[in-house]
Amino acid sequence: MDTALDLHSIRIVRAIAEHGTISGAARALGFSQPAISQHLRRVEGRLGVPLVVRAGRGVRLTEPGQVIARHAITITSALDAASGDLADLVGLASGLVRVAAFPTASSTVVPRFLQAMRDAHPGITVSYVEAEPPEAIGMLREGLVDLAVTFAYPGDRADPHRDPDASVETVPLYTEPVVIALPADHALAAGETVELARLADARWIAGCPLCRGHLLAACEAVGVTPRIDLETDNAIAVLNLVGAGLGVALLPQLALATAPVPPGAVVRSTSPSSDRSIQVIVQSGSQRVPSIAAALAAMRALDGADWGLRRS
Amino acid sequence: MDTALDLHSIRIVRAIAEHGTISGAARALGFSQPAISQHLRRVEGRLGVPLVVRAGRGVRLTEPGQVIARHAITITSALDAASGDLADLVGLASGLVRVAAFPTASSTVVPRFLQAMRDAHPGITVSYVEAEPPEAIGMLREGLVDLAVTFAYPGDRADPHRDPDASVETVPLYTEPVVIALPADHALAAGETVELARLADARWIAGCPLCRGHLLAACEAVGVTPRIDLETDNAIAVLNLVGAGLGVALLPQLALATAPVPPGAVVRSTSPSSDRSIQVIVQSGSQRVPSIAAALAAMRALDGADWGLRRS
DNA sequence: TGCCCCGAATAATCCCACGTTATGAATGCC
DNA sequence: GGCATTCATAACGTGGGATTATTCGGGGCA
Repeated sequence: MDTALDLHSIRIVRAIAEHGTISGAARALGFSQPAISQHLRRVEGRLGVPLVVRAGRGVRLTEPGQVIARHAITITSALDAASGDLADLVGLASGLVRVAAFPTASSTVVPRFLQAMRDAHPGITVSYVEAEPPEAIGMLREGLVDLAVTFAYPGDRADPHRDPDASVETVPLYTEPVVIALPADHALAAGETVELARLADARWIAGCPLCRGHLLAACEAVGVTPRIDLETDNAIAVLNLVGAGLGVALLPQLALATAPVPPGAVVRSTSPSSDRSIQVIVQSGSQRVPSIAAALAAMRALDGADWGLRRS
Repeated sequence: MDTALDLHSIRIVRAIAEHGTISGAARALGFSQPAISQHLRRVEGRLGVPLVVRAGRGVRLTEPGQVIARHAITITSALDAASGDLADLVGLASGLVRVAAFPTASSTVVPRFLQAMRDAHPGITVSYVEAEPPEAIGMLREGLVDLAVTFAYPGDRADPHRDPDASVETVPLYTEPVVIALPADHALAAGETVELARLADARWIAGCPLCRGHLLAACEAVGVTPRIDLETDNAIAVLNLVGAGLGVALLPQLALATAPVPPGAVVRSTSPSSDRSIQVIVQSGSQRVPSIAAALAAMRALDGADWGLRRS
């Protein structure tokens, strides 16, 4: 009784109700006539009730058959609605993509991405939340977002790159240079590049926790222990603090696109140079969801050269 | 896309949405875990879209999966409604049986049948139309009725008995004696039985066409050609005509249950005696429909002894 | 951090449901 | 009474879908 009524049987009964003949139903459904006959017999056997009786040349539905035929319209239309919604999804006519990205991207990469998505796939809605990489990855793992745009410094332990975690996959987007901001009147501001090793005595202004970690690692690599006086994840504040002569700071290139460099500060490249990577992380397997694939493609198609980003 | 979404898949997605795990869904549906996993993979292959992604210990629905799960409630409830109606039908909790019977049965066998059906199966509705045997059989063949209660005289050409017609089946109910009514003052009214051969000069009153045919055949068998003066299919009229001394008539026994024998008439058996058979005819195969089977059983259980009917 | 348990994926295998073609029987039409 | 149409049956092949056994990955807990 449970599995007795399947969709195929319902479609068959419906077709018979419309055509009044098994052969006609078979033609309409694209099957051979014996296929329908046999299937009917099987279903009748499962149900314990005949659905059709021969009536002269053709066939006539019994009362149970008529009952099924009556319900068939409801059932098939409900199913058509489902497969219609599904078709919209695979055809990119609808869908929802939830994106998280780190703060600096909010005012640069993300708006351009949202615009590209709206232009290319108007039916797809994109939701966006701002989150630092660790939080963004956490939300991804919890299924709260579909795409997490993150950055990672080389050697970062929390970098999903090096963790062979099969549950998420990383797609590299850009390589972002890390530059140094220092007061315009600083002794090393004159050159094109600044050697970190020569900043053993500098007062440092640190950014977000990850950036601070990179600062420590970069200094350690050249045998220096930075003295960190100030700490803020606000890039504009960092630049202004530097401009006020309160210290030096490592800044990701993208920060410069969000805030003007104040008159009292200059930006230089470092030696040894360092980059961080910008990437988008997705749940394994979800790339095959059309809307997510479209979003991923849109992100990879973004050009960030005007912000100083290099494709990676 | 057409056959991609079947009921099983929908149930599976629904179960996964509820349990959050494939194993749980498998247990709930009574399958092994690999069965669900593989079925999902097949459906995803057909759809071209993943429905689930692994999420830590369990699994999470993708957006397409959620869409299916949303529609699943509608679809399965529509289907449950259908199988509920079907279950009512097989459980005799509902149903419709359409019956046709010949006029004399309308006031005898049919009321008793209707009462028996109402007592035994209150949920089944029975519709009834009165029709002479040929018309009743015609309605049966056209699918307008499910049961046709008919009578047949021996040798009747239109009797479905002798016609090896596979489209209908005949179930015998009773053997009904045919008696003769004659004026009380008739010369032959004195004896217990009346020899037809001695009625060569009688004025006959004929009944319905079939009865008239039987009259002719019965007389012919004894070498007599009846003179038919009057003709009516109204049994009461026939009896009163006889009572008025206007002629003699062959009458089926059941007619006497519908009309009192007037003082001026008497009823006798005939020699040679003749019977007609009362039977119910159904479309081949429809006996397996529960409501029709129940009606058929109720008819066969009817006792007609008080009307002078013998089981056959 | 390492161990252990639970759930998912894969592999190998089996079988019945369901499709096909070929053919026969019954019915309505000309 | 032939002819066309339709359903039923037979024989057969394929694959969907189930099973068990096993491996892999991830989370929870000491």
